[in-house]
Amino acid sequence: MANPYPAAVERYDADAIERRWQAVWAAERAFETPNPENPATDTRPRAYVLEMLPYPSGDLHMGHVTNYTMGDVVSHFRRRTGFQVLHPMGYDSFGLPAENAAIKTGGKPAEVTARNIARIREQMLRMGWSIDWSRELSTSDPAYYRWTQWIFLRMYERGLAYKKGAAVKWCPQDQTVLANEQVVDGRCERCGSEVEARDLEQWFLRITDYADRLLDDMALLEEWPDRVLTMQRNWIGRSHGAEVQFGIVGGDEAIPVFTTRPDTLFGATFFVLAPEHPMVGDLVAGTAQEDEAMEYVRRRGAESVADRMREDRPKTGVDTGRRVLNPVTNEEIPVWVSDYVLVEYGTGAIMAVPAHDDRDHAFAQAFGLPIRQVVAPREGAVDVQVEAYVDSGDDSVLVNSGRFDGLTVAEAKEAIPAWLAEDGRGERTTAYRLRDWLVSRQRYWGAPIPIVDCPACGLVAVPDEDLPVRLPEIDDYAPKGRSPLAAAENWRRVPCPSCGAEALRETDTMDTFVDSSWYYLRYVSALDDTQVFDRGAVDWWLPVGQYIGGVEHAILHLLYSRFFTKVLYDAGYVGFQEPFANLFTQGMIYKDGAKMSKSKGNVVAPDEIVSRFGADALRMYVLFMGPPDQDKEWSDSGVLGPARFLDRLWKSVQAIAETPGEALPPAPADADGAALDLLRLTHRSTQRVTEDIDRRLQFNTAIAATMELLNGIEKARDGLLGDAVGQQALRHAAGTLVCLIQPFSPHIAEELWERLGGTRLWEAPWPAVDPALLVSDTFECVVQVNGKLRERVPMARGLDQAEVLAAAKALPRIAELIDGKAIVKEIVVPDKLVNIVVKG
RNA sequence: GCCGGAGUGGCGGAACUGGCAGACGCACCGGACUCAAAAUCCGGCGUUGGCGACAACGUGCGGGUUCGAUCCCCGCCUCCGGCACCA
Repeated sequence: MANPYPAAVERYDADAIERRWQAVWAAERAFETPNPENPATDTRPRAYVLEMLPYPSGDLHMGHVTNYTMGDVVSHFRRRTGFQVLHPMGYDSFGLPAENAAIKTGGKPAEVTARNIARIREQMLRMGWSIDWSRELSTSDPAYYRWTQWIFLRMYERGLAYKKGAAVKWCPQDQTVLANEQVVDGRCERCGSEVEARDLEQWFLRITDYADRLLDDMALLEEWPDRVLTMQRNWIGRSHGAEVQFGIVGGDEAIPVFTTRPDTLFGATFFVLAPEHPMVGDLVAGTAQEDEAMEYVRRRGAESVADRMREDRPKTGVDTGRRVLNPVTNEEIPVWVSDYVLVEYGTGAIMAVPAHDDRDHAFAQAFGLPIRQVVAPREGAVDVQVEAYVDSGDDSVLVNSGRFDGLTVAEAKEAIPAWLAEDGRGERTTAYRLRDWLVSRQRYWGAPIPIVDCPACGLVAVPDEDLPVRLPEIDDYAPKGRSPLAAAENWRRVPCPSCGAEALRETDTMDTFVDSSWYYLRYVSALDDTQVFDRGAVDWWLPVGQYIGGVEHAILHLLYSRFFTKVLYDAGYVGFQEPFANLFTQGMIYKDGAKMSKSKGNVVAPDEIVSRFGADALRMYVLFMGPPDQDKEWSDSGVLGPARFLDRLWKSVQAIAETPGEALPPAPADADGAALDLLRLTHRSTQRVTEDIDRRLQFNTAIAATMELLNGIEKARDGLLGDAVGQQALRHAAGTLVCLIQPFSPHIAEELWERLGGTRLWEAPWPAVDPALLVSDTFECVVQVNGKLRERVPMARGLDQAEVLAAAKALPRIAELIDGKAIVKEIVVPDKLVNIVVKG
């Protein structure tokens, strides 16, 4: 690849300076923050700043660099504005890549993982992030997964973890089942293989019990991005409606359906079961349609998940020949089987109202079924034979619906279920798109599920004191359709914890998303081997004050973590219901218009940039590229901007450091002219940087403000070096600038601070803004005529409107423009602008 | 189809509450330094017209509100992300 950088850039010695300060920070344990001794009475301000923990895949990539640098800026800023800061780091180290690498190279997943962690940790240290390394954790460490298992058992006790047979999604490539959340467009989110449906006994977590709270508590998440909340809302998919019973003609049973449109019940002209509906077999048994119907069911079952999810597939189906009774019209309507009804949603059966549902309409047209209108617009007419009429509000009324005729749709949605409920024909209910979370995996490198299967007692929890259930040492990690743990016979055979008889361990391991659903709690007590975490400390630090990570985790990780926190709250282990008070989702970094990836060959390695320009320049550039929440395009030449800035900073501050004085002397009170201008610029810049970090997380504009300050210092420098006041003003400006860039580029800031005469900038207070230096006594008044900018003129602040207007009209150019014309209106915005509206 | 976000110079972007559009940086152009180049420093840089002061136009498109709109409202277009046979 061609070198995109100039051959000889004049540089300060970034490598030496950065390594020097990294050694100082490590030696002084600069960023370790102990838990409070008395959390109950400790009122110190605190900030838990957390970035999503990395999967240690080997090399740090630009996404990590951006993510952790953003968190680091916030951490430094909080530390220097008087907060106790918790800023830990760990590794999401269970998972398939390490296992697959071990299979390929013949090593052990634990060894591969240890190597990768060592490597990524070294790269993190080289970036100079201010992490409390004393709290470092790995989810694959038995000291950690012991507590993952412990939490699983708490869920099991509460009935929130259960095992059942179900049609599940199976990835043939990875040889394991997947959670619904891990299937994207019918494919495995990890490897892209088309997933298959399989009937298997699997472990689930009952996240659906929390669907309402996961939705309703979003009100507490004011500082979360809308898009993330929307994605979670869509994913949970709560629909209010009614469950209605349809009695089988010639039988005693009824089949329930779920509908969001009980108002259209009078228009239900047929009935449809999902092919997998458990009653299909019984219904058709012995009828003329039995063979045809069962053949249809078999064919659907053989289809891939991806095929069934294909959009715009034509409607297919079979008439069972059986009939059910429409509970409001008492008409007999035919029961069909069709794959446009999904077994896993609602009740797996629907009432079909072709006049008012597009899908039912298409089905009715394909099979010549009757279409009956029961809703009409208040004004005008629609032809439901041609197209379904869908309106669910107040603009339509019921027709052909007996005593409900004339009600609005909204009214009928209340009235009809209430009427049905009187004699048990139906009731109001709610349906969700969310399914329970399938957590068992048929792979080796994960936390073993701490359950023993006893022939006498059934499923028995491993006692807490026997945790962790450690992964056994085995030779063959290759997936074979069952967990590799099943081959570890000696490990697997254990006495039943309950009765002592010979029993077998569960051999599936947990989804790695279980590991990462609670790690933010463990940092509080990372080294504690007596409890999962300390209740007092966890309530002191959490909820996380600022969580930062990629939007790709909007549903999986963030929803699961919210679920875990609520479960732990209910069980009395934590005192808060939401884990992350503020969430910030960073944009992705692209190169040549595409996501960086090895296969595309467009990866820019952080290492290369660090060795060429230093960690400080890279840190600054990833933040300077653009708004932190938006996607950004990497530019090889763009990184030169911050690199040059740091070079100029180095030279300028060194020159000023040669004058006598403190690292950050107060602003000289008797400054005027250029010195006063510089002081004002300094305080304006401080104000902007402070607000941009604190209030807006707008690091790109904060950095721009520091660049403007340096430009101002360089312009003023030669003129101010001559006298004492000028030198003090320069030192004040330079010291402030070094303070302001410290969160972004801490190494060079520390070095320059020392050369200016300071020590330990990371502990120095954040520079204060002097309000008196934010304003000057004059301002540049903008003068408009008819809204068009015509003049700019300096004016004293605080003049009254008449004075400002008179001054504006006295300007020769303005006088000329309004001469001989009628003044229609005059607007004066105090200390800002004048607009004179004329006519003629 | 539904939901969310975005559209500003050659490029990344700024303009925070309706008040100077283009901060800051990249690229580019000119100059200084140099035997020369790189680096560095100084200057220029939305488009069109003008030697120039300046003028007209300009924030995806079309309307509207307003003294004044990148910002608010209505109607479109395009792009990105999520959900989607969810009854």
